[in-house]
Amino acid sequence: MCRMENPELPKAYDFKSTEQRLYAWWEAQGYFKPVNDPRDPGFDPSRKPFVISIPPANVTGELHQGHAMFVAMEDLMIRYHRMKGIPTLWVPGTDHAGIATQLQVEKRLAQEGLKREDIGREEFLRRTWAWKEKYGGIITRQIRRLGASCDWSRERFTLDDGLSRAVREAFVRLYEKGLIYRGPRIINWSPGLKTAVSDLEVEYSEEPGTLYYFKYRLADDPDEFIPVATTRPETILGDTAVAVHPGDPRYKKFVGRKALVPILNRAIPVIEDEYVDREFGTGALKITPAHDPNDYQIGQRHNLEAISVLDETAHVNGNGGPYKGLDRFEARKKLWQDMADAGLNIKEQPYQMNVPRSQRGGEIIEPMISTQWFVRIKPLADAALEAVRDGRVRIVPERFTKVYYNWLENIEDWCISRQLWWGHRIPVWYCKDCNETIVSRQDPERCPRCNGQRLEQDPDVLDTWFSSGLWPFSTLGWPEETPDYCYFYPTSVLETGYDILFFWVARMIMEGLEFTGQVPFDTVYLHGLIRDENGQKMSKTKGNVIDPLGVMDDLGTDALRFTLLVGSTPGNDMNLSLKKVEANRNFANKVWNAGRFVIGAIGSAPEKPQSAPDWTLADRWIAARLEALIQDVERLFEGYQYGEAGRQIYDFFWSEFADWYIEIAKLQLAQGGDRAHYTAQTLSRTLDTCLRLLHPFTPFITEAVWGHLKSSLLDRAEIWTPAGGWEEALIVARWPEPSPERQEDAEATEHFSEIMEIVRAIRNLRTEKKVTPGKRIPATILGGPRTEILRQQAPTLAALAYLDLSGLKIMENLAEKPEGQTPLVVAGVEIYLPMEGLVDTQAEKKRLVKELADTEVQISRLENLLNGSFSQRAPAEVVAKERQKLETYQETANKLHQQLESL
RNA sequence: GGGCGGAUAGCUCAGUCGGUUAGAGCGCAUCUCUUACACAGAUGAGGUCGCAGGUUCGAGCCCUGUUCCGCCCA
Repeated sequence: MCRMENPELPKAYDFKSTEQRLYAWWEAQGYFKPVNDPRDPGFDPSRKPFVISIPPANVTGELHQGHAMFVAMEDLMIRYHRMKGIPTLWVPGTDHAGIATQLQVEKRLAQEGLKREDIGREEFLRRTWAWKEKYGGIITRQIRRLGASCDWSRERFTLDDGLSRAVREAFVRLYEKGLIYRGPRIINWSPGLKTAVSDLEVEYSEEPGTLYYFKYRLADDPDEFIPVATTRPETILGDTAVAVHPGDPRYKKFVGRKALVPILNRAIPVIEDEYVDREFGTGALKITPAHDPNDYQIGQRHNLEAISVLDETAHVNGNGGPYKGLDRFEARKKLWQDMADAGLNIKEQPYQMNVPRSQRGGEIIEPMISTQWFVRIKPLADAALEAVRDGRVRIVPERFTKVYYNWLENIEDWCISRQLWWGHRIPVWYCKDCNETIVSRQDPERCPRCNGQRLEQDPDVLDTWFSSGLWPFSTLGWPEETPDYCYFYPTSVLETGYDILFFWVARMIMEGLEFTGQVPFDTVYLHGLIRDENGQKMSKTKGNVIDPLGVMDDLGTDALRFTLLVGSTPGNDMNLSLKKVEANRNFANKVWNAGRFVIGAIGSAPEKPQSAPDWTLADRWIAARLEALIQDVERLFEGYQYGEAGRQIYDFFWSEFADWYIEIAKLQLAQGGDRAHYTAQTLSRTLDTCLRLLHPFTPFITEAVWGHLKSSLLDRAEIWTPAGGWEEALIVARWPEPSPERQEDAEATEHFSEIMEIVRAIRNLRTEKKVTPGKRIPATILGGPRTEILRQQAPTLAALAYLDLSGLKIMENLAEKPEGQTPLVVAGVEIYLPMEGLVDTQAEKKRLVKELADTEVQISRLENLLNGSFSQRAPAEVVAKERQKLETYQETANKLHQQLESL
């Protein structure tokens, strides 16, 4: 046989030398740009594009597995659609991540002993932009390393001029429609960051605390009191009522009277409200409208005063009397002590409380009354609900629609102002002369009412998510009706983690409908979170972070991507371990080596055939299996079952193509002539198709191998060229389509399965009898009705089962069974193998008896099945299949009987 | 309190028209340096599919109940 080695291709796949080179090449060739670009001449607006907006990463952030996951997923979808010839656009970009970025810069300042107030807003922003310039490229470079085929020429950043314009437009429109208002309201306040945060940015954690019981004395009778329990005594300073349940006989007599706030001795009313839980604590509730959201509601109902007792750093303010200046926790301690001294305390009891903590940094959030900007969200939410209900937006997996409904149905107005400096400044100015509020798309120079020039802009910036919500259309040029916006909007799929369904996805749908009148995408695909191999959340403090960059360095990008894609199911969390990535690195190596083999085979086979193809059983089998694979993958992709599709390709490639077909191909190639020619063709066609199917999963290795395959075939005869010719690169190569004209070759599949069974049975017996693979042994096979096929497959059988071909006798039957040989029955075929030394008749008998027993179990099982109502009720196809099985078992049983007799 | 997800081999997980002997990777055992690949090949051991009922000719999959773990919302 000719040389199979290909000196240019190393034995192991070297991803390091490949990935960067290929990525640079793809990008330079412009493959990431859409075909049918509205910016190009000859643009056809009637072609429907496939578009994804990338979830914008924090501009100064660093890559984590969440990024790796969404990039892998979205790149898969993008590459798939691109290969289908659809105009495909993936818009990349980053967001300014207000709080996170500002914190980084403040941390830097702190090292110089400075606070942001020390250097002023302008200087602070200058430094933050400098920070962004310095670190802003890191995350996008890392996203490139993952192989992301997004159109970098369309990259956007939320603070770009265009996107800033979009934010202003959105704000002003909402304001003009009366959907934005400013006012004092209870909000979540972050004392450390000194800003308001939205409801979503607060997490509640169960923590051990104390329930403090104390006396609320009545103003008109110092001997009477209402027992009250609270977890936060310091808020007593801001109490403006004591509430009891209307139906509670214990406290009926107090209602309508006044109680005295401990220490401060302020007289407050005792009120009735259904909200009070009679079972909780003492059944009487202190009401602090300024520092508790539920109390705030009650306060609204009863027209109670809201007294703020904490300032923006959560220290007691002037309303706290003697406690002024104390931190909230010090105040708690001191007040409780003073109350004890005054004889007001009843008891303390350990209590599991729900502590609101900042999603960022974890400090305890303080509910406070503060003047902020809000979006009146109900109308937007209703529209967003409707869009999913009527199917204009589909959420995958479907179960998340319920979560989506539930959130939007119970939504509260959205606090959008932040007391930060880094972000989109609220486009509102106040006239210092006449107090006019000016809301404007352009910076105003004069007050439109009094013509005064003393204007001051609102100091606050907008929640980063306010701008992210505009992302799918602001990145395409909105509010301008740009060619990109007109063609690519609405986008197709929004792919992201389910953890930001509310933060981002719902808000995009709301804002998209409000501003563009259209849903921003028709499908939402949600992936799960990546955890460590024990299902723990990855975190730096736990030290269980698997850094994607390290993984790519060690095992390759393809291995990481394939692991994330194939190891996860939609919407479910996935546990990542390096073991899995390693296994997939091995798969990449398998692909590489199979490629090397195929390319070598092509080189050794005759370029042109002498006559029409005469396909072998193996050729027909692999072609049938490949066709089935193409169809399965298509079906799975359509159902967003990317993981399952990947597994199927993996299994086909490794367990069928590499383990069986390639092994047989070696024999067929050795025959030379047309056989070798057509075998090489089947090899190259199968490899080519697999590489195409695999490319969205593992873009680098497939592009690399495909490139080698192509160059080995390019200067060959026409017959080697795939239908439609060679594309420039795999990334833009045609996606394999199912071919309906291809007959389902059930016969080949069935016959080949029998061959596999026979081979396995012989190998099994050999291993059992400790016959090493190096030792060729003769065999006698009695094929019955399968004799003809078995004769054709004799060389295959011999090679795969390590038989001595010259000693392999295949006949229909034999009156005299071979003496002293080990008998074997599989798929109704009898096999006799001469084993080393003397045959242990007793042992053989035992083995045969056991096999016969197993077979008879199956026979009676199937007989029972077929005699029951199964054969009437089940579909004929299914019944036929079982009947066929029964026949084979019966054949096997007969043969086993004969063998037992002859022993 | 409401909702959702998970529970399948020692470990991590697939199994999306219900089809009758439940799969993979890793790990384990035995063997093999057979020129595509030791990042490999061959063979094997290993599972009452959380539990209890039900529907069905047939249930890991559908229905009801239940236990444990996790998440989201309040």
